[in-house]
Amino acid sequence: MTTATPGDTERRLRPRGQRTRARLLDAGLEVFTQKGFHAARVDDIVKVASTSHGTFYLYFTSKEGLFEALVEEAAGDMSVLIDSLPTRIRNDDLGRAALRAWVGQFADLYSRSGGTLRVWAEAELSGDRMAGIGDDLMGSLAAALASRVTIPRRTGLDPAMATLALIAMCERLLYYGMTGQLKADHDVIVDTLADIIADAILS
Amino acid sequence: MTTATPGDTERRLRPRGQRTRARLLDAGLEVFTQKGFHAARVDDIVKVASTSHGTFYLYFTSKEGLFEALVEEAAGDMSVLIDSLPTRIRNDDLGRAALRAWVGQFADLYSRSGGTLRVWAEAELSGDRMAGIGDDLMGSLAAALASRVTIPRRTGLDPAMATLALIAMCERLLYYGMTGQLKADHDVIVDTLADIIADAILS
Amino acid sequence: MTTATPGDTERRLRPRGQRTRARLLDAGLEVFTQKGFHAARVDDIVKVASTSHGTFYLYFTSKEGLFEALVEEAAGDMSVLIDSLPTRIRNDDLGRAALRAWVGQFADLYSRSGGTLRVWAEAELSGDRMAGIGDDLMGSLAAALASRVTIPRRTGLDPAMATLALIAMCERLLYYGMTGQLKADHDVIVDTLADIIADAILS
Amino acid sequence: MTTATPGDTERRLRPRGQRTRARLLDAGLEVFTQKGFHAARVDDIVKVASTSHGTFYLYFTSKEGLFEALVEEAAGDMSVLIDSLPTRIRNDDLGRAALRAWVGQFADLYSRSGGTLRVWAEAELSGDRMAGIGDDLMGSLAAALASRVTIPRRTGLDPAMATLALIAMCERLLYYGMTGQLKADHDVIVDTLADIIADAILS
DNA sequence: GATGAATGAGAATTCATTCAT
DNA sequence: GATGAATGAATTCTCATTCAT
Repeated sequence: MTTATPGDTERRLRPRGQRTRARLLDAGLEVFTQKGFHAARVDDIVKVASTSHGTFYLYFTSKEGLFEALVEEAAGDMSVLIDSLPTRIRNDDLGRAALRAWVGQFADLYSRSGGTLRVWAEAELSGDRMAGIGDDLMGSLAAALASRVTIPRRTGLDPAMATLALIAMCERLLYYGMTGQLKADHDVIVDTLADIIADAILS
Repeated sequence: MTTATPGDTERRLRPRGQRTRARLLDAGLEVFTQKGFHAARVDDIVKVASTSHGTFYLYFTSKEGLFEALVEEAAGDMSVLIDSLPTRIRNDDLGRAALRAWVGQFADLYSRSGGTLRVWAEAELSGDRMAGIGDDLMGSLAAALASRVTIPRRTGLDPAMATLALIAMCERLLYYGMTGQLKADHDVIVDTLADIIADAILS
Repeated sequence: MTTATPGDTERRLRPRGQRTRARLLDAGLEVFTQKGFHAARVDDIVKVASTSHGTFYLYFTSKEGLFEALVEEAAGDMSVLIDSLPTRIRNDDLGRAALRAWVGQFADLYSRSGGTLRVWAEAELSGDRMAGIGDDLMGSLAAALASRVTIPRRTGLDPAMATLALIAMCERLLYYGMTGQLKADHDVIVDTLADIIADAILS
Repeated sequence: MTTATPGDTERRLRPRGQRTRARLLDAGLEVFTQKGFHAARVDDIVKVASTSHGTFYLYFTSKEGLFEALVEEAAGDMSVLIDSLPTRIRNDDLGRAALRAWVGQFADLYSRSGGTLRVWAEAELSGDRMAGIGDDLMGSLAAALASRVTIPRRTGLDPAMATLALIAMCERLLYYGMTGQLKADHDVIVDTLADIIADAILS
């Protein structure tokens, strides 16, 4: 997302400015992820980016402004994820491998953007609701997944809800992995998730 | 802190005091759930409880103090949930029914305590006395569940991780239901969750 | 000072009420002496007197009201001290003995009222200035003393100032003794003070 | 305390910052001296320094923090005073002149730091890091003085106590002079004090 | 481009005093 | 007479944002 970001400064930046802006974005991601939106202090971000308050407001209009830029990045990642879903996932070795690969990609993107998404969910609670930027990312993901598979008739499950549940599961387990609450090998996590999903929705 | 701990569980309270304290707890739950810990204002809580700032500090040492009391309640709910797990869940109609009932109970308790747990996860009140109260509630739940079932050998899944994934799924989907992001019948949600779980871990 | 105290409740008190009021006065003296006027909490006083907030305001109109009652007691003590000064202190064994006895009495009264006087001086700083109740107690003491002795012509000392200096000395040293900053036998302190005074002002 | 200690002696300050900090110190001295620690409002200090609340906390962590800085200054003054005592004070014209000069210096330093010392004594900020900074300044002064003179055998006075009494006298009389309770020429006050001291401890 | 300094609205907390039982 | 509960004005402190250099 290097395109001109609304809400921030539009001006063309020279290389030095580019670097400063990037440092602030990285710092923001780090601090927001660690503390959440409200507890994060501009002071913390600025310190991590080793720059000054004044400089911060040279690149972003507000704390929220910086956060929005991060959310856009994350939303971009998520739409990449939707686009990369195989059009049709069959219940055979190939389908399962594709599913597994996709969950792997989910994990990769999540390690970059997951923190932002989480913080964003929290901030939303407070009513700040960043105008629909990516309002129901997990929902969209679930819907996309649902459209690619044939869900077994078993119990007359609602396909939309089942996929939402599974996406929710992925999100949350990856989150545990990211925060260190779940100490486990990345591949094992991905395997487990892919296996449960396959078992649940591939007929 | 010169005054004798006005604290939480201190002092025998008269009926009137009891009621006020309860009103504050309810109000706290409501406001924290809606706004998160940092965005919640003591002012909001006090308004919802229709009492005054001064009164608030008569019953709780601080905003954090009230929150701690809520966390303790929630942790209690969760341990009830662990205790109510059937000792052995078989892959037959009875086992599935028991599992379904238990997920139902999860949903019920979650509708009461889920908000607190979520806020607590967000709040990064780390290190303080609160850490540890119920540090890894979901983890304990997952471990308990894992010990009650025989997980199929299929993919050589790590049982602990699989159950954690499934518990995470429950938590998150119930959360969507609670906040209204997922508009669906309570029973359908519970059915879906129980079904996925059964499918994944009952051999 | 058991006479009806202005600022407080005038009513005739039954024995039980008398006792409660006395307990509050004692508690007030203790807490004010220890913490000073502003840092003293009504809560502390009430706790020491083992009674309740409500009761406090049954006997005194305000925190300041209780303090005023204490100041009146102390002012009474000081005027006793003035009255007990020998009319004429000669530079002979008798005069010195009388002076020594008087300093002893100063010390005794100070152990009772000194704390109040000190707190009163502090509170005065803050502009609360309890309308001239005993505005310049030490000054009056000094003036009285000056009028009883013949100060040696030595250096052309200002008698008023010299006696004020000596009274100030007494007050401060007794204070050190009272707070425990000066650990010494009561009699030794009194001896030292009497000796320095005699030496300075008895011609 | 999430922000990196804005603290006192931290950060190299630019000239402008230096000036602001100095203004706050001056204002603090003024307000504390006038009202005492507890009655002094940060608001008052800030107003006198003609700056804002926010700025105050840029230079000091708290009201107490500013006060500590003042106490350190005052303690410094007092140790200067100890160091400047003549090594040996004889009972001759030279000795008396030296003593008189020293009392004069006492008076000068007291006019700067006396208020702080007094407030500090009042404040009962006991136990905290401040205790000890200059815990017994007057005591040290007295001990130093005692070691420089030969006290007459007269009454078998305890030299340490006698000098403490005299230092206490100085402190208190200078205080009266400072607050205007004693309206008198500075030199006369110093003369009187020096004379009483000489008379009491020079054999 | 960058930065240290300044600001002030807003938040948490305290505590003297009043009220209802 | 006594007391627990309630109150809200006053106070300290925080922090996103703006300003001057």
